Amino acid sequence: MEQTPSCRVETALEILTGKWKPSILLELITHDTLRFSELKRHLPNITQKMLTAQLRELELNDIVHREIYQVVPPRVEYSLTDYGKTLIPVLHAINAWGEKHVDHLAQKEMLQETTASSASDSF
Amino acid sequence: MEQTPSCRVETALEILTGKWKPSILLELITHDTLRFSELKRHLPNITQKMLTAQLRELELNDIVHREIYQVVPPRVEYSLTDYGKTLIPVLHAINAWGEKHVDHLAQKEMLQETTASSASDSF
DNA sequence: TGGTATAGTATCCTAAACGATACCACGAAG
DNA sequence: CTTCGTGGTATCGTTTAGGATACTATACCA
Repeated sequence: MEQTPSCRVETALEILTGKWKPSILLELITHDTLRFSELKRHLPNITQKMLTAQLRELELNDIVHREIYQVVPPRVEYSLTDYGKTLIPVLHAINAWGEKHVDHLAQKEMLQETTASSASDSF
Repeated sequence: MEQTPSCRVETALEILTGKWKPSILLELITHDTLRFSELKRHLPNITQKMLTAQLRELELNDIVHREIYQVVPPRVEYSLTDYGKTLIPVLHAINAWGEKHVDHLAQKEMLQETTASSASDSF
């Protein structure tokens, strides 16, 4: 990384950021293939507009595949592309650090409480 | 990751996202310690307000350390905390994927151009 | 004839991120 | 007595992300 600008990090983060993208990716990782309505059911608070928008961005970046069945009512299935699956280890790394971070914050809070209580002890 | 919700990914991404945070982290990784004004010189397009804001957020999350020297004119030095350094391998992973992604996009474009030219050949 | 389900669009609005610019305190140097 | 450099704040405006809501096409089913 030393000789490359940070823009590769930013390139990757552009694909991952977006309020719903990690959740969508997780769903597709664990369920393999999901219809639009199934995704929506798994993500109770997302609006249709956002789900469409985030899926379109992921599709543009070749992360997810969109399979349309010409039936009525419509049936559209989403899944990770092979290329999209190369993101999985990266997501694991990010997730693992996130877990460590939650622990770290908890430790910091404990320290503060200890300090606070010991401070109140001395008063 | 299968049993944990994607929120740990989101937790981690919250710390990394922000228009300037990857660049700031890269500077601190490669230069170890930098004054406020040095950081600003390395990041020509950042405003003072944004640099301050992003550094404060990183400091709150215990990623960077802020050392104030009580002199005039002021001297403030920023560096990664030991904990902040645990982000380095994660950043490397993200960066490596970002590099692959740039290649991937280039290949897709080449394919499209080939398709386009072969299509124009057949006309 | 009218209701239902699916996978969307279209329109409008709010909130948050980001940016431009001006201002400040302080002591040292001239 | 003024100017300079540093590391900031404060204020305002713009731009972008996200959200709420309403609307659509279509075939099937009753």
